[in-house]
Amino acid sequence: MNRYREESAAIMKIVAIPGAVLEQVSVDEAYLDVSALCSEPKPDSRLAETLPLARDLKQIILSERGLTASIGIAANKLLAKLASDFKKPDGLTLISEREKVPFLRPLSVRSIHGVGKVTQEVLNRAGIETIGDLQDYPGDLRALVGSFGPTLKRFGFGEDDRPIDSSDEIKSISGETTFLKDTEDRKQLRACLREQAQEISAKLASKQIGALTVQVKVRYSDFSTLTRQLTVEEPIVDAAEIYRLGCHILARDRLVSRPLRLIGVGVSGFGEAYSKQLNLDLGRNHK
DNA sequence: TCTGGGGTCCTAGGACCC
DNA sequence: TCTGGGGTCCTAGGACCC
Repeated sequence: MNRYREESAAIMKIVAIPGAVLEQVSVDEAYLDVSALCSEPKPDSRLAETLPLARDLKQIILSERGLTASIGIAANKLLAKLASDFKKPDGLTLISEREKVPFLRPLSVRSIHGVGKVTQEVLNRAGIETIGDLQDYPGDLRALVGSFGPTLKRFGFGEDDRPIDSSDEIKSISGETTFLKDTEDRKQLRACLREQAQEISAKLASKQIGALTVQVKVRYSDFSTLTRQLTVEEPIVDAAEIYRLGCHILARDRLVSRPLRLIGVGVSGFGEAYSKQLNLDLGRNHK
């Protein structure tokens, strides 16, 4: 897995061209906003203008890392993602503004970002199977998918105003373990929790942040899953403290009442305000 | 598919305060 | 003592993504 991360970092370095804004979505996916590098005035001309750059990136990734890459070019994230998925693993697809609506029509609603299994079923039941059906749907989508309705409608026409988010701010850190065999052995569970707490603590320390909330997750033999959390006043960084609160939550809510399939612990509630204080604490500890 | 791991966002209820 | 209404925080669950 580390090997994977190193490769990812190397490729992101290639993709992070000056003047462009990069949003890394996962180890193997990123959005690149190159609009600042374009000079053509018309939208579709601007998209076409980026084709040589996309070809260069694919070529460099192949020659320097020995890997193929799929690239999608479009006016927004929704379409760029669909374009890159269109031909894998070595594709280069451009969806122009002029062609986006017909391009979308035959695709399944499932291919839209934010439409998973559940939402797809809801839409299917209303007779909406393709994005074309979605475009033609006369009713109010809010009745089907709640507040996602208006956004879904706009997605259906290839409109998406989600910004590129280049910040690397994180909201939560967690770890979890699924056992080969369900267990309620306290010693094994504690050992597991302790290890997870250590990994989380290391990440917190490396980012110089502290967490105000600790969350424990358990899953039982029947796959039912529970989460319980606790918020404290002082930011936490120490593995021992994460572990202690994790154990406290387990006991408080009697979560180990039957064998566990999975146990996990996570932290959230980070803030700028805590980092300064933490720096002081860390400085003192290191003396 | 008998179901891994690490995330984000949304919703809804309840506590609490004014 | 009962009662409103709004705002915020905490909590839990679920849908979704990669």
